[in-house]
Amino acid sequence: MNQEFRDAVYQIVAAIPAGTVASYGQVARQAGWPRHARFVGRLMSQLPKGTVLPWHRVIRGDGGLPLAGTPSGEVQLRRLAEEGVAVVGNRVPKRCFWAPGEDRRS
DNA sequence: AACCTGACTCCGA
DNA sequence: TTCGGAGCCAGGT
Repeated sequence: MNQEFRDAVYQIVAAIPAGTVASYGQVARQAGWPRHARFVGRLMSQLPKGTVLPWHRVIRGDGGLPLAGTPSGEVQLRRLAEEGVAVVGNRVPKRCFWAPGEDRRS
């Protein structure tokens, strides 16, 4: 992968305000790579455990937690709740989604 | 080079 | 609203 993409994703993720979340596709698009949602996911999976990035704010497009059922998922859930994100049944209301001036579907 | 896999997304039933 | 299948891009085997 290009360093630019990695850096871009880092920037985007780091720019997600506390109390809000963003989907992989959202991050990918903001990074300038519209169809690279999976790539973002892969990047997240490759993040060092000591990363400073708020990766817990990055979730699926439908608000579901991809790591639900895993230790990391528990941590993610805990951190989100800690930041004020309402997680219901491993699901986050779309209202909590980060909106950098974009809109999904009509 | 071909095939498989994935922290995804969208469309249709 | 929930479930299932196809589409997508890149990397790994």
